[in-house]
Amino acid sequence: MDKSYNPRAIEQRWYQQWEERGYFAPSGQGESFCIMLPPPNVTGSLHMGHAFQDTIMDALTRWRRMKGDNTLWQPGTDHAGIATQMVVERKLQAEGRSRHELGREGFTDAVWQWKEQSGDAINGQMRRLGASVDWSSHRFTMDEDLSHAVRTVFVRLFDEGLIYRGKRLVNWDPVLRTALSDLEVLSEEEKGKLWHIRYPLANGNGDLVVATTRPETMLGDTAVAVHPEDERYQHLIGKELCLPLSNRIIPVIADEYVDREFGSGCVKITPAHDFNDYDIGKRHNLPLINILNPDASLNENVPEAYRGMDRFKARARIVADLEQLGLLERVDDHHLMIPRGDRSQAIVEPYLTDQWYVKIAPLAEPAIAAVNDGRITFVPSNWSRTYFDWMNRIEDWCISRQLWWGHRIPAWYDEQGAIYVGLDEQDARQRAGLTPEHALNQDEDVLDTWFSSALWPFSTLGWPEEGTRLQQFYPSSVLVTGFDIIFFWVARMIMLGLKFMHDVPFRTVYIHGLIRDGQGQKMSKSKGNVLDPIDLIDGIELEDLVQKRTSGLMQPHMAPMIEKATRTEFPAGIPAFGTDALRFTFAGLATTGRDIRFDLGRMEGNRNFCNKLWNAARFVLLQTEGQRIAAAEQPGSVDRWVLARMHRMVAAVESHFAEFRLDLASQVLYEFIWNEYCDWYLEFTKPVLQGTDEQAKAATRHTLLSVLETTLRTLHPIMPFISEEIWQRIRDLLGISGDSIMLQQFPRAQLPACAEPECGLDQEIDWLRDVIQGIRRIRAELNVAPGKPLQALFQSGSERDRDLLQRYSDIFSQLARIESYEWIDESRDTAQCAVALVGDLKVLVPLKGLVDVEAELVRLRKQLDSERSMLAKAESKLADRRFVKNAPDTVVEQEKERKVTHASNVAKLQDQYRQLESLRD
RNA sequence: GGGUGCUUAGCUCAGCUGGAAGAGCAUCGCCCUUACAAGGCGAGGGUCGGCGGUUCGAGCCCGUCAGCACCCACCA
Repeated sequence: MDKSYNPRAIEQRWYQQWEERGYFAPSGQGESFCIMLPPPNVTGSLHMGHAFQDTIMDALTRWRRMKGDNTLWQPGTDHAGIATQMVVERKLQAEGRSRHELGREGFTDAVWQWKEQSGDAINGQMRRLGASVDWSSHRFTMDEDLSHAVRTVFVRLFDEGLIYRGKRLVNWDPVLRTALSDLEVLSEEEKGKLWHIRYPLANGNGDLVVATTRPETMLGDTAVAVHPEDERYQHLIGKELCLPLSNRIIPVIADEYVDREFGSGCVKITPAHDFNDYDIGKRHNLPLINILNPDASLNENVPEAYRGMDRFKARARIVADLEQLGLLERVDDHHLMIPRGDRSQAIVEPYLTDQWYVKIAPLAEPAIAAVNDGRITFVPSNWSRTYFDWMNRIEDWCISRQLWWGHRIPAWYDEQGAIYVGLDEQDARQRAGLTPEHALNQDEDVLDTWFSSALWPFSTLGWPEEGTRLQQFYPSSVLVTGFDIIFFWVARMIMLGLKFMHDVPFRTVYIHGLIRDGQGQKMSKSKGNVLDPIDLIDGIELEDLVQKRTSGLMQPHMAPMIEKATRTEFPAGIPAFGTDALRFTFAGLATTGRDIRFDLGRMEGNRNFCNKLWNAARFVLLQTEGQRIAAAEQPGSVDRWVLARMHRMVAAVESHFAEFRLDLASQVLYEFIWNEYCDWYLEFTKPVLQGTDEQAKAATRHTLLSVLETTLRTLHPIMPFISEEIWQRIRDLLGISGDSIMLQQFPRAQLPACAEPECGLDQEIDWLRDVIQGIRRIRAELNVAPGKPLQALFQSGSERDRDLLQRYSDIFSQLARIESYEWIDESRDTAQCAVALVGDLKVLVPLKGLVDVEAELVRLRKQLDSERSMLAKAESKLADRRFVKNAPDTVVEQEKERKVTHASNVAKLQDQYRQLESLRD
């Protein structure tokens, strides 16, 4: 074995073998366990968030697979309508072409090509991460069978009246020229102005002042509203105004919606370009005047002077014109929420169009109930509240998009505009009994990407066909995802899963935090702070990293800043850490529900951990290779001790896994492997293995191996590669048959009942460690070289101390570097010694000629202070009658023991101090 | 305007049903001791955001304030 762990040499080899041998596919036996991979968008490559998520899913999947479950981790990718169309359009643009040039078919062909390439990259990344997905069942949301599921759902919902086409205001992205759902619009506060405009009364008797943040929409005004109880305007309700610039006559209406306190208390009403005004317009039967073209330029419904102008150009012009007419009362600075499309960043306009909608209320109700009655649980549970909040206010879902890339809506129109819905044109005709001569044209639009995503838990399993996969793996077990798509995806899967499968799509929704950079910033390409998980695995030179982060930017002027920040943060680039270290780091960071600052320091610590484990394995192999290894009839006490510790660790890991606490599971593993197995047990074995007791040696060798082997299996779900590599090397020694650790059984903890002798073992070993550490501390604090052999004296111990010392004499001597020791009489002068206390036992090191008296006095003084303060604490507690009366007996008892111990320690230390002090001068 | 989460060692974070504050990294000593210098052995470092309350006892429960982060929302 190499002297240090080299992940590069082994990872890909094992993955390839696992995949080739079909280990990832469901075994067909045992209880079903299924995780649906949230299909990544085919737009690009996996980022840290994906890698984090994949680690969690893979750990859970491997764990359940090893427990004997029939395990399916369903992989796939999402066509990501808008996002992908944009990426490909941008690519075309760079080549000086446009999608219109290619035409619809040509363009979608181009997107398919892109999808192949990008999808491959994503799958390659997942392999590098060790993801044990069942590749044979990989799906893409636009595969034919999934598309069929989409059409089937559409038709059925349409037939039930749950999908309808309607003309109403939608969020319109004028750059992409498509409708968006409410979720795809993000509002942010921006600086703007509040224009106060005078609207003259039609009868010439004065005017009304309206305040608006959008003066250009006044061209579409069809009323001005005031509050019905506003005394200032009572007399004007029902009167008419002359709308400036357009010179139309519009009424003054009264509506409760108006806030008297805001602005002038008069609101211009533009039903076709504002969601509130739309509602008011409906209440008052106002006409709708659409003044925008699809690109948000003004259309033929406005005065000629403004036609064809973009809305914001028109705004400037209108404001200027109003000013000239003396109708601009004043302009205030004003902060307002600006809605933007989440992909294009374009300012979204409320726009009157025909779109397809899903009627949500009938679907939402059972979906709320499913979480309410516990058929679905959120982990952590507080996310269910977020879910309820949204579900209770949810509105109909606009599902049509004016794009080319996606599932084309399975609806056809005839020349009269009648709608025919069907799985395909033939089906639509058949359902309506149309003759072949009846001309039909298919709807040009495609469906919202999330429509197909919502079906993912059953469409990937073969629905609408009934089949064993569907039966076995629906509902899936756990959904692992980020909070950012609870609304987009989780809620919709629940609604449609319940609707079409009559059962929830998953039992548990595990919500994880967001991976941020070291400064707590969200990672994004535009900020130039993204890390490619593969770069953490393989490492990357600084120059390459800079190059990667600064190329292909939407805002190239950011490049120098990004470069500088990158050079500061990673002056030496990023070293190769390997997949297991990355996964272990993710697991350790997977605490419930909070965002995660990615810390390279932790990454490094975990790489070191891999190396530690690697070297422990080297040691074990060195001791066992070529030996006959058999289970010992009489394992020694340190063997039994480490086995007990190991079982405790296994039990803890198991329960942490069950509660999705991978952070705690990884911590328990880390501590056992490093702090128990390596730091103590391996050291304990050395004197035995160097000794002559063949039986003890055999027992030790076996324990070394079997503890390592069991630990590797416990570790495997989180660190699949190193565990496999080492396991393969020790498998034969233990006579284990089996081709891979990933097919072995996950360890089952055997916890000793407390009546068994193992319970006393812990105390014995604690004693042993205390004695060794006492001497080590004396060495370190008094600057005695670690390797220098010392003599030790023992004084005033109990029978048990004598017994233990005798039994662990070899270990003690070697680990504490003691060449000889003896028991001395109580009355013996120990002035020339440094002391360590272990219970009643005084461990003494003669320091004549080794160190100066003053240094030891300082050391004693420090110990005394600490012992005294602890004694005082215990005494004061026990002196408090209320404490003794109210606290549970065990707590009071504990306090009494502490008092005794510390009192005894103080006495001993004082005595030692006095003796030593007498040596002064 | 509603809602959620966070505030613990210099940094990144654990801390289970309230019973003497933990890890990794960083820092300071001493060591190349034949598994590992990506290491070993030791050490230092915290009035657990502020205030108030409940309790024999609070990092943990309650109230309140402050700061940070995020989500949702139609005040023109």
